[in-house]
Amino acid sequence: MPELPEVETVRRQLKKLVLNKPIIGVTSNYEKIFNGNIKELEKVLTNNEIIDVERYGKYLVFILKDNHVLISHLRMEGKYFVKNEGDEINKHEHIIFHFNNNQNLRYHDTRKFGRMDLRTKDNYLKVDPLHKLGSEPEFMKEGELYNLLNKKNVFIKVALLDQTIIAGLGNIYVDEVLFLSKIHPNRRSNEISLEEANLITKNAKLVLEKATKLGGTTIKSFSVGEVDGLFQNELLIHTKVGESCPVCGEEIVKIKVGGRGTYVCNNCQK
DNA sequence: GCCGTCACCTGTGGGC
DNA sequence: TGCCCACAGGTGACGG
Repeated sequence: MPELPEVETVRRQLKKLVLNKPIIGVTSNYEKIFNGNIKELEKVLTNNEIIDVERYGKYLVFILKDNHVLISHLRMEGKYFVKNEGDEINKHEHIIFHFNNNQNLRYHDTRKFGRMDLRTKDNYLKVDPLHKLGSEPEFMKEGELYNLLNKKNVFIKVALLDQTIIAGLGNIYVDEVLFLSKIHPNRRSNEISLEEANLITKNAKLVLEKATKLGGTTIKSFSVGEVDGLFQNELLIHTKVGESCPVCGEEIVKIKVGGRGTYVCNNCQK
């Protein structure tokens, strides 16, 4: 589901709702969400507190009061809700953090794709899964993307979805970035010029910034509580099959690239 | 080691 | 209406 702007929106909401509240227990009804023994998660979190929430690419990181961090990836449909103890448990609420104030933080995931990892503060950025992450567009240096794209021979769309190359983009924003950059998603990554790579970086930064300001994109839903993003109103190409290209008027078509639904203007994007 | 495909899950919407 | 199939905002495993 969520790409960088959505995860950032969730992070900001969580920071308002869950910091510095003693956790008195954790319950789970689908243990595969946690990579490891759920008993260990329960043991570490009990009598602990979340003191900060960070984000790296699409990963959320709960910084705990002791020496641990809990890394959470929402994948396609993960969501967090804060509810009261005793509120009915939805069948898609898989991990529940019980606070001592009668509130819960509940991890909800319809498709059960999301994953959590426990790491320690001394090295969590240097080990799996965060150590492989590429730079976010905001922090990319001139020429950095070009050098990485040149080492690969895949569709440019596939390369931009690869979080080890560039962190934060997903299917929606890659379509938007390639449209703004006038680059066809079927181009090979190692045929992208330095100028084009820099343009992609610049547009990725712009799109992510704007989407984050608007609270992300809500096509189906994502939320902490019921916060919806507004960027879907700003989409230029993604989901617009059959509509006219906002630049040239040509019909927008939907194709498959790397198995992903991809929206493209064949006239503008070369 | 690189690249393409499929599996992981459940829900929804379109076509018949 | 009901059934079946394709598809959904992500990633990792596997095989060629």
